[in-house]
Amino acid sequence: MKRTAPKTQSITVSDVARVANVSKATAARVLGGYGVVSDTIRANVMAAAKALDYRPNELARSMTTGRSGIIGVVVGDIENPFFSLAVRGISDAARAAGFNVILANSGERIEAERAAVRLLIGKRVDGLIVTPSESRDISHLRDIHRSGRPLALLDRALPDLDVDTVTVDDRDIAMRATRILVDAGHSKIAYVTAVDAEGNEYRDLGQIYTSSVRERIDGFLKVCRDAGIDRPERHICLGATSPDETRKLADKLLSGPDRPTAILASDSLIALEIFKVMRQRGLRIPQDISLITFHDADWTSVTTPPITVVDQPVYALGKSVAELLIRRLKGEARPTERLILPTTIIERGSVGPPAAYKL
Amino acid sequence: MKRTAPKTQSITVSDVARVANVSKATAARVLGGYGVVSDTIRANVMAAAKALDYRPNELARSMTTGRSGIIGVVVGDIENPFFSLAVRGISDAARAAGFNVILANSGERIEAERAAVRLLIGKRVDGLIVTPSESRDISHLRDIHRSGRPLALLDRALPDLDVDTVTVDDRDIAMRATRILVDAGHSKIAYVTAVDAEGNEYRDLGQIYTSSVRERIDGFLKVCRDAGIDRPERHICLGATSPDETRKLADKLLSGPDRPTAILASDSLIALEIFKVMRQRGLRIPQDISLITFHDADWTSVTTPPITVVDQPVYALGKSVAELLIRRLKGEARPTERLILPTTIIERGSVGPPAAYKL
DNA sequence: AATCAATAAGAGACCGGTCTCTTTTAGAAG
DNA sequence: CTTCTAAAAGAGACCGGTCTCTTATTGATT
Repeated sequence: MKRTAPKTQSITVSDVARVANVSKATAARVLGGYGVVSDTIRANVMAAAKALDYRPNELARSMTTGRSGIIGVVVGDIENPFFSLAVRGISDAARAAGFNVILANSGERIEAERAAVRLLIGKRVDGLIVTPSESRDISHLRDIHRSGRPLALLDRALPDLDVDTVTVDDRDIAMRATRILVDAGHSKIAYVTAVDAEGNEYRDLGQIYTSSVRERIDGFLKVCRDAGIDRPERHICLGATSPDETRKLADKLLSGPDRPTAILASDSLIALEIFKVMRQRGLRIPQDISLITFHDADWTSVTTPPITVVDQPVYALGKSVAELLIRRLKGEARPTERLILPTTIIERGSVGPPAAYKL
Repeated sequence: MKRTAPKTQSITVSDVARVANVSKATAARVLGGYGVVSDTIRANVMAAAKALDYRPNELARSMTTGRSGIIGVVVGDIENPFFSLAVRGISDAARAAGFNVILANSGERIEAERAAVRLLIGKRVDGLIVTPSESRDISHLRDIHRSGRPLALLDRALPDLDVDTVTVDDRDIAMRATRILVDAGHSKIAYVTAVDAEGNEYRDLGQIYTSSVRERIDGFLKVCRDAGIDRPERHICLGATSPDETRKLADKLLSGPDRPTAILASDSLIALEIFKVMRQRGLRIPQDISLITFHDADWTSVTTPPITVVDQPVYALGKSVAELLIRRLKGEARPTERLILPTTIIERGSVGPPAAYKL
């Protein structure tokens, strides 16, 4: 098939107007569904539009109206089921309200996040939903606000930024999860998270710039200390940024003589790799080691034994934040809201007393 | 509805031009990075832009250039890990080439797919990637071509449509999977798929409008018949469209006296529900029943026993189709390509001889 | 029949860029 | 010191819609 020489000149309102024998303005009124037009003229224009197979150019429309009908979403890692599910919630809410979603991945890198935000603003999205990867540098997020577009935060709060936010109580839920392990008798509990820092070495909370992670670690440490555990921060592992890294980390973690008797994993991707390493090393759950993970991923309910999980309302998280944003897009003026959705723990079979207890 | 007063009047090239004391055209040349400008003027304009915090309006830019830098993707079901992974492949390829992705979900419903395509064309995406949910009515896909935008198909081929396509050999791989079961001695093999039809009753291939599914069923039946299995189509189950439906279906399937001794599941979501029902009913894998599923999902490698899977190169599927599309977007003129990526089967522990064999 | 308001249709500016065409400027050649 | 040419800057049309403002038409009122 040869390239059709005429570059498929698309049909415009003017074309329709000419065929329908009316002015451009009138045709636009019919086609755009605004203003007042008589029934007969409307019918004529519609007929002409159908005959010509007219398709509105949403770009031109957005340009004059100033709104695009698009919500920009910047998310940490699309591959993570946590985010897929949240995005699903966002998409559903958006669609229900007649909005579309354009998705960008930050890979949890601040420069990528920054670039994504700039791009989406350039595309003139009506509003943005972001899971900020860092709380240090949020100038690009302030820019959004300055550009007149509403912003809403998902999963991670920024105290300094007064915008709609939907999160869970990470500190509280981490405390509850840790307490389950402590109550089972564990005193060597490892916390494994994706956040990276120089040398994967945890020093203090100040070096953790992701709010949810910081809160979780805070809660984890609090419960450990309350239980009289000595220097629990020794068992915090940073840098589980990819399956490969996680595997290495888990291997090191589970090989030493000082091996933890329980592990709390910060997301299901991390837990999955840890689980595989445990099995590969012949460690029995929960006899030899206990495991709890954040996120009720598919696989956690079909292993033997099934895994105890922190079941965040991920879909609802996405849905709520989108709804909040959309209400603002529709012009609703109200003080910013900080929603904290309730979270439960699903106790399954991956927690038991530490091996030493049985001696 | 009242028009909100222009709040944040955004900075335009004209504003920059005025401050830099040059013409709009010159400022545009600098800011748009085209044409020829002297170094001193360029510096002036850049300084003015920086001072005013100028951000280009991509919408206006797209409008005149005719290209938006966006690839539209219409996918069957975002929640399905198969598609998430494919979308990830698409996104990565797109980003590498400087394109963005706007994602729409068809829910495998033809009207939704049609609406999504119309919307994306309206947004003037540069090209589209679609997983067509039906081969019956593809007029909307022809429309894409007519609108002058390239289209590429993912995972499902349409013989009637001469466009770039990336798939796997579904018939062949279904045959290989079925043969594994047949070779193990099975003669009552069920095939469970999401495709819906009136009454969930399979009659003949003509009623299956999703090409990949049709090919798989075709291959499945061929191997069954070659093995002398009587009326294998009796064991084809349609309508596993949601976890709930799948559970019901699986319950019925596994309760009858004519219970199959092996199941081939069309995707990992279906297999997961079947697995749960099996376990709940106390059926041991592979002693009591064998299971193979399409898609090497997370969970399939951590169950006891792990599940034998058809490992489609999902990420590569997405990446390749995006690359094909992008090459065309960059103006490369060549005959349409129909890529068929090689697929393997990962044999794990979920296939054994049928229970009857052991008596 | 004349006046007036309400309604329907038309004319044209505008959004914020790109891009073609024209004018000005500067440097090289004669 | 012209003359010519190439480079640099300016002017303004254009993309395809929306929207304001103006004009024409209609029916109701007195």
